[in-house]
Amino acid sequence: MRSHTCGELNKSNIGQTVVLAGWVHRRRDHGGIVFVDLRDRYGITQIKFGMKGNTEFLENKDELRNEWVIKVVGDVVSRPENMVNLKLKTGEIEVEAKELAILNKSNVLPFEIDGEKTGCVNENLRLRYRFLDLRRPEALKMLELKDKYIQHIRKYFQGLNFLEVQTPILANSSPEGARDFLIPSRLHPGKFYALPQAPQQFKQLLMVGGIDKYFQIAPCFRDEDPRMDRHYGEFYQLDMEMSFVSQDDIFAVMEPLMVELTETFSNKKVVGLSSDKKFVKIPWRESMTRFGTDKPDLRFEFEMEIKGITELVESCGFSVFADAIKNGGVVHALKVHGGGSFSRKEIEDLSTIAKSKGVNGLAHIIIKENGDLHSPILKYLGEELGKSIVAAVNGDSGDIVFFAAGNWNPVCSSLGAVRNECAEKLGLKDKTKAAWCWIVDFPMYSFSEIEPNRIDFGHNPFSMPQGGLRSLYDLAPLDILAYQFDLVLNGFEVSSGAIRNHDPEIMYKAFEIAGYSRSQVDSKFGGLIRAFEYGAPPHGGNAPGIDRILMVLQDLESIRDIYAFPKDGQGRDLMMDSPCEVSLEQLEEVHISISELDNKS
RNA sequence: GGGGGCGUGGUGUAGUGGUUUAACAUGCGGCCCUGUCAAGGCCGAGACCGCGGGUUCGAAUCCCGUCGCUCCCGCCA
Repeated sequence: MRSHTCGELNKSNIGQTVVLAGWVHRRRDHGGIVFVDLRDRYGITQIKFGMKGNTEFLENKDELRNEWVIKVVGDVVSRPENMVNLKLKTGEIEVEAKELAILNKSNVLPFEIDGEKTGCVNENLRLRYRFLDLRRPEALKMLELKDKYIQHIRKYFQGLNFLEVQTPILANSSPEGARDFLIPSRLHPGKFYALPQAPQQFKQLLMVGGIDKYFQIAPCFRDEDPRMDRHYGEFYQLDMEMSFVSQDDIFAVMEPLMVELTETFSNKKVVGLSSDKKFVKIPWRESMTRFGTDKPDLRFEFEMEIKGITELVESCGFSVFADAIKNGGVVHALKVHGGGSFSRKEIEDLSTIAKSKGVNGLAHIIIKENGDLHSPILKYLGEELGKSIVAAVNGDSGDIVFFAAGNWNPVCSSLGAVRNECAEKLGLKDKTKAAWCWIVDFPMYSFSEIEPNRIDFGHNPFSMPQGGLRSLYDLAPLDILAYQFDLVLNGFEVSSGAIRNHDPEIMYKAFEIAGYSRSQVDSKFGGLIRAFEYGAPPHGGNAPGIDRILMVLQDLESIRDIYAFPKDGQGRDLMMDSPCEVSLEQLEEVHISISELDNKS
């Protein structure tokens, strides 16, 4: 239909007769002469209508409107020297139209595709007309970028002799983790498939099957509320697993790829590598203490750091601190470099953030420019203790030091949230930096958040406990660490992985500690356990969320911008109108009846 | 489930300490124009200011309720 695209004609084509097809991007009507910018995926070419001798199609050209699809036959001619448009790849030439065919007209657009003219259009409107939204150059750029990104990842793993294997989409409901999407079975009344939250069990079974290097760009389905970095319902993981490896072997495969992706798909520089050029590894407990989170943003590692000062203030005159410690709690201090200028309102807001994470309040000391300390709690602490606290956190004039007291966990996460907010305020989230790190040594168990004092898995029940079976017997559950790790980029958790537990005996014992009987384990994970009884190799792997990584690398406001057809903030597809009701017949076929709807229309 | 923010022509915004013909840009329709490239000029249509109620002589503006959108917390082994 077309001889060329709209992005390729140049001086060397002058004199040729060409056929172009595309969308009317803009029309400039000068009466006797009409210019049309014809657009396709490859670029824009200026079409010139109405020069003398070519009048038989004038009727058509006058009715052309934005976003109509047309085909033009014409001659490539050079533009007058002073009319060259350097902004276009094709700006040295134009096509003098001889024939015009209108292939499809367009209604008046619900919003302007030409983003230069108005600001950012309401996202829901854009999503309803996503096919128009995709015509925006930024959308095209994103799709192209993502295509290259996926290719890069595939090439990397293929180069290392990994095998890409596809795993089932109709899988089983998993008892742990996020809410499942359920699929009713027609052939088996009352039974359900579930969409996989991750191919976790399948990839471990592949290891047992002898596929010692597996990867997959795998769709994962979880029915949890969306966030800016969490797309509703479905997202993609670079799922990988290897046999006969240690944690460091996995890191050695992942790190070069992450560096390549950073360098190829962002304008960021990788910062903060350890002396051997590898990503720093921070034990979970240390990360919680120093940064107040298990996904620390290390772009401002030194501007603000948290220190335990429990011993310093153990017997101080400030009862909030002293009592907290007496009750088995801790006191941590966060120094914020340059935070001395925070207003009273700002400090109050930070205190609200801290309280939302479970502490009763947020004390502070301001270090004035002349070195004087300013604080409502100084009269209880005394000048001398105040000074030694400030010294302990390397406080300098112009800084502010925040304090939280109470149980270790809320103290850590409160100051972590305050640290994050201060970094935002002080502009420390430097977009030119990519700070990668591994968080390692996650605890195998923690107290359940639902039932107090019940021991539950901290992270992933399939992880190998450090020290194996012996530590399950010898150590207190809360002291057992797992070969479990996360990958973190600029404060975002972008991957989770582990050396797996491939030994049925250790598996049963590990579950027993979390309160699961042997038969419960058999009924929930029978397939996997059975496989481990037939020569399972030691194995481990991880699964980076590739959409989230690209979002962080590209500094996007929302992970929705990464997808061609994203769900909206409430999990709907506004263009396809899903989810939607189905017919009674369809429901009966899968043996489902709707009991009642809360809000009848 | 809880908290914050927003809702004004098709689109993006202004107006929000009470008195306006509800403004601007862009888009849309018409006319003029042979060198533009975010073309330009003239004319025109288009919003009962999300919805309902209240306070007032008077409400886009203040109050209450409601709906919608959005971000955050809970949740995401």
